[in-house]
Amino acid sequence: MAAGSLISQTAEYALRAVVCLAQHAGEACTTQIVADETHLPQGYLAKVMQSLTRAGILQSKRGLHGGFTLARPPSEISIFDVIDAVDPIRPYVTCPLDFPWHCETLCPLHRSLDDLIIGFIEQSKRTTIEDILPRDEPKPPPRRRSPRKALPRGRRRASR
Amino acid sequence: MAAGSLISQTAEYALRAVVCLAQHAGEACTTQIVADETHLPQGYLAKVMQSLTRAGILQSKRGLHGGFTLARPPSEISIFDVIDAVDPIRPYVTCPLDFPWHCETLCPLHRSLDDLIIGFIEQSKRTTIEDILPRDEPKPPPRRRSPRKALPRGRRRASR
DNA sequence: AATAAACTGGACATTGTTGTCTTTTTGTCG
DNA sequence: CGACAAAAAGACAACAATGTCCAGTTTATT
Repeated sequence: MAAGSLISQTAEYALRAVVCLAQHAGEACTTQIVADETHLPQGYLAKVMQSLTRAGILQSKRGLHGGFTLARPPSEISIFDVIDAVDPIRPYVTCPLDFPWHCETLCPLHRSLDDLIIGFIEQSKRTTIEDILPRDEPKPPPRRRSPRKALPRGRRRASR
Repeated sequence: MAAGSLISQTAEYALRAVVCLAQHAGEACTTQIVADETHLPQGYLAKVMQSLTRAGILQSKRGLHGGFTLARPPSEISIFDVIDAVDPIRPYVTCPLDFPWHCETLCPLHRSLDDLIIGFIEQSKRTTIEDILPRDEPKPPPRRRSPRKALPRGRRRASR
């Protein structure tokens, strides 16, 4: 009933974190650093990174000078891997209608939804973290005063 | 962090309801009837149908012999229309990172996510309600005793 | 060994989604 | 007109997602 964007907030956070770590290739980053660079709530991010670690996408090292690193090179981590780690997306295997006679073959509705989901999954498996690394380092650009239509910033919340 | 399936429960309900109404071509159905046939909670379904009505997908008629009908033929209602009515999916127009310098051009991450979303939207626009009408009417089939592996019915809720 | 830095895990708060219920409004029929 | 059937609207409950906080554990350094 509210605005959505297919993937959960948590999955978005996970992706930002992984991209951030990829940019620091090799060196361990603390949640604090990642939180600062990605503008994410530090506490919650810690949990997300824990999930990513348990899923084998990150490696964690405790203690002084510890932190997180990618467990594999960015080219071997897909967007799907990251989303799936924190917010698993599953095709319909059975029709969620509890008609038992729908269980063997999906009804057309859920077959179509399944196709949508599978399409999403396939495409997200094709894109790797390497593909989405920013070219230019993320530093505040020289403040150039270009004429710009002020984009409405407020959360559009149409009352309908 | 829990199991998801791209579209919200509410959107799923909306689709089931619209399909149900399409099967009753023309005749007004009460929420009670739709709830019974789709196995959805009657009270909540009423709200979902209200949303669909406000979005112009359904027409409602109050009073005795009232109910809901499709506002357009099934071939002119896409899956996207229905999902969008209850749970709007929007591409990223600005980078959700609050770095102002990300606002003009999306960063690669959000450009990729945007592509995923757009792919989903496009495909869901291509599929209409007519496409997903069940061929055979949804009646309990003659109870034939086919050997069948009892599918686990319980809600998988992995504790991780 | 002591200390400080970092992840881990759990309790809790807040908010959004899903679901229920009751009252009000609108329309039909006798 | 009166009775009734239905949607509309709103209050509220239950539960899951999101976010905060703190105590516990591990590790490098001194």
